[in-house]
Amino acid sequence: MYLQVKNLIFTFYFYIFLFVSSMVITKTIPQYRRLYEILKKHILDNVYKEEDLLPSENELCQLYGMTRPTVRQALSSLANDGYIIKHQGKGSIVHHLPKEIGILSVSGTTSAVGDRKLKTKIIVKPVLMKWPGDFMFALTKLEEESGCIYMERVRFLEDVPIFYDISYIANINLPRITSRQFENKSLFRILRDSYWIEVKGGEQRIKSVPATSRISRLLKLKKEQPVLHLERRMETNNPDLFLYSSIFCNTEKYSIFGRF
Amino acid sequence: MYLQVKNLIFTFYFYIFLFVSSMVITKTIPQYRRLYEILKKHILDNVYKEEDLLPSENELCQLYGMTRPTVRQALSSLANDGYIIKHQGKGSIVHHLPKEIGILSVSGTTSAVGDRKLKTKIIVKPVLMKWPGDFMFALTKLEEESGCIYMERVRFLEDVPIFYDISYIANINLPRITSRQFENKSLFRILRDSYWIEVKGGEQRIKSVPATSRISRLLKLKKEQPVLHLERRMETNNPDLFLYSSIFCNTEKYSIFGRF
DNA sequence: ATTCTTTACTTGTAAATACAAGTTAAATAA
DNA sequence: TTATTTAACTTGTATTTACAAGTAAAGAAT
Repeated sequence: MYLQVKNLIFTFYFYIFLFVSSMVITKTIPQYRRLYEILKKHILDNVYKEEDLLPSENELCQLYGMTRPTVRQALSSLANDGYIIKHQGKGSIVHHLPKEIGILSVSGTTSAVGDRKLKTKIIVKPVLMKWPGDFMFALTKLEEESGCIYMERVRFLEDVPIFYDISYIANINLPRITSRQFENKSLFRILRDSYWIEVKGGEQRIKSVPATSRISRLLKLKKEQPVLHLERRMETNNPDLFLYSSIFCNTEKYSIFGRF
Repeated sequence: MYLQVKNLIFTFYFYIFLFVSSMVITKTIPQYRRLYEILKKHILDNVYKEEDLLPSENELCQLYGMTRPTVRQALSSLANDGYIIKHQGKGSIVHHLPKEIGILSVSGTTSAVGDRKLKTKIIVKPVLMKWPGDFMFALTKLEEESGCIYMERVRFLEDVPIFYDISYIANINLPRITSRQFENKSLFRILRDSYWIEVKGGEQRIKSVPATSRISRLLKLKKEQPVLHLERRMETNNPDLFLYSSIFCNTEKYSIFGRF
């Protein structure tokens, strides 16, 4: 009996520990991930310039105290995301990607274009509602039951409206999200900072469609003018949670840029 | 003197050996690559069905006589290309992607859609010419000097014209390519089988534009109807050689599908 | 001086090993 | 029976070691 109580107490404290360590203490980031973030930042900050050679794998090992497989894992992620191009016998060449609108990159619009130029205007504030009847993607039962958080935004690039963005998020573990400010902060940043949700990838369908009257009004276009229509489904670190966007984009002046 | 002659003869045979082994004998394919191709084929052939679990990493090790790092390298490529989704503690789930037109995938249109449905019609046969004055991408000096091979094709999906594809290839080490048959075989397959050129990735710009009269005629659309315009630059295993495409796409019935 | 070879350095592939961490189902306790 | 724990899986991270293969520059032979 005594043992059981002790066990219970232990279990109790153990779960407290788990809870605390998952919520407050920094989740231990893998080494290769840390190196990936460091190098990516250096590339974006122009510490390593276009066409530059990155330090060799062995040098990176020494610099950051890792072994070669770990370093290679970081480099392979960078190569996958298009930040470097590897050449056997030569080295890793910095590629310094999207000067154009990189909406196809994984981090969402804001981080790709750079916060300075991009302004956001809320058309419909986040509201909790039922999913639309003929939603563009198939939903899980859990998503269907949870309802969705809906919002509409228009994004301006140098004061010209470029994106009309309709977002849907399943209402799973997102307390008080409808009362947050979305004007200036990126949706993705709020999700990451306040809810520990990271977008990991996803799929999309792309079409070319004529602007409806609503779209032409919001994006200041002539009616029937061609706009790009993207339907995106984004996967997150929470395997049950997906983000959905229907984006209409004026590509007259800017193109959508991406790697494959 | 005798030694030198002997050396010369040795060198001669050595280069012959290199030549032969690189041209005829199967280039040794890495094990992880072999496994990648096998699993990919099985997924595409529905041996492993959607939502199925792949054999575990340890089982694959035994099945194919490899070690876990090698197997993991293959699986990580598959995950990167969207054929599986890995879940820690669970396994690798088959994702079975593009039911729609997977032109955004790396292997080119034909392999993604499946050869059976896709037909190709040559509009302009491959010709050697100078690069256009205002080409859509910046060219290297070598490319500029080599001139380009130009061709135009229209691709039909279930007998409906969907793609109008303008291709440019730098004329670097591609003997007799203009005299080949492109009607049925994929351009990518010819490049791979006859010239050992593999497309490894690339970048693209996407726009929504109104159909010009030429495009509307070729794709059987109304004039000014919105079409998708892709400008692609594809990197190959030859670091000096790039393939370029300007693709106009009717997305009324089909969407362009991709992962990110 | 020029050409060729060697050498040193780069990334690529592969094995063997160890432990961490997430998932699932069987075994165990109440 | 029901709830909990345990054990047996799964993938994730990391080290160590070895050699293959491509690149480029220093060095040697002509």
